[in-house]
Amino acid sequence: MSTNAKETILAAARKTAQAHGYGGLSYRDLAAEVGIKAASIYHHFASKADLGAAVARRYWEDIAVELDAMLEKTGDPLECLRLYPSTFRRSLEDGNRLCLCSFMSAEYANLPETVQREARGFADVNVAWLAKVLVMAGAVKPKESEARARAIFAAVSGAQLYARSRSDVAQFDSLIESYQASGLLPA
Amino acid sequence: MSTNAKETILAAARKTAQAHGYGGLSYRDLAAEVGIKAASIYHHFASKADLGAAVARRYWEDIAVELDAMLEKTGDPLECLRLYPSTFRRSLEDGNRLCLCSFMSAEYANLPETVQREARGFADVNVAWLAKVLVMAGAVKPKESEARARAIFAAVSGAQLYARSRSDVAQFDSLIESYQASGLLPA
DNA sequence: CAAAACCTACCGATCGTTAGTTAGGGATTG
DNA sequence: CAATCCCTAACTAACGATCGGTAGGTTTTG
Repeated sequence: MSTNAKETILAAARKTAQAHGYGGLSYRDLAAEVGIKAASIYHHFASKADLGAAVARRYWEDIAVELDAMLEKTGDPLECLRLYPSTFRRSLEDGNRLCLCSFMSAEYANLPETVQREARGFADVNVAWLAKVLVMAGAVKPKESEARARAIFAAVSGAQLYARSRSDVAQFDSLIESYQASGLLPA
Repeated sequence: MSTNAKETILAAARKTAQAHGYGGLSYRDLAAEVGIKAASIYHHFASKADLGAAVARRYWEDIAVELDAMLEKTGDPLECLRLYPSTFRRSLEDGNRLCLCSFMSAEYANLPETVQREARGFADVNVAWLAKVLVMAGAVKPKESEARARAIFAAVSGAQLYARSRSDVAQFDSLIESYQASGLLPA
């Protein structure tokens, strides 16, 4: 666990934070999961704020790569918009977990500034990608793409939050269908 | 502070929980705010779980009254649908606070069962009212009213969450407008 | 006077964090 | 070649603070 210990910690912290939030991150629990002692985490991250910021940053870096890969692979912006909610769906399937950004938005007032910034970064990445894809798909006028992108992101986040409180992925699917039926998402 | 101490505690706990969540509720801080000592809270609530459940229950009881009053006062279902997001807006204006139900949905995995149930109650009240008003307004077919009501509730919750992470109520307004423009909410 | 409301003084657990130490591998140097 | 040095990555042990909660006494009040 020497060379990739930092990565192991990051991954474990992300999973925990998606289930219990930044406040639910415990050095002792996290260390136990990784197989080291709590104090050893300080060798890799100077503070909990640093760890939280690193987790959030990696989170939006990963989604940025994933979204761009989706667009390149399908080459179809409309198909991308149909697939977009599936990344949120996967979190729910994986232990009823939440988008890290949503959890941190809820916890916003409890977060160190550096963590707040990285949490916002996730939303920014999603909105920018959605706006681009919406324009490519010709779904909205370019001038309205940013606003529509934000609306889609916020609505999908809300759907995930609602489904989580029911521990029921089917509720998420149903909400996405309603978004499509009402015209918020292209059908 | 004798006869209404319980109510004072409930109100203070609600405000704190909307800003810092159930996990952010501290008996010591709460007591200090109310003007008594931490141990004295146990005279009114047997445990933190009981307090949390009482806060959440009162929360959806209050919104149920408020929504029905709105409908009775305006007598106009379409106007009600236009006004609906304003209750969420008010939380943001009041110290960038979140809907208690949204915060608890995020914290869901950390909550005692009794608190989870009451948190769900808030969503149920909102969805039931929205479904009723949507039908009255003739905005959707009765069969689709529940699904659409859930979609609106989830989307508005998500909008509040997004706006909170920007500490910017204008973002909330903009999102609601996008919901209206796209057809999710009646224009 | 009795009940309700509140108090002081704790308990054990957990929190993030710090100090100081150890084991081992790679590089430097006599 | 061998001894020395330094670095990484982990460790043990504890710190002060805070947490929810409890026991039992005191004050306020109908």
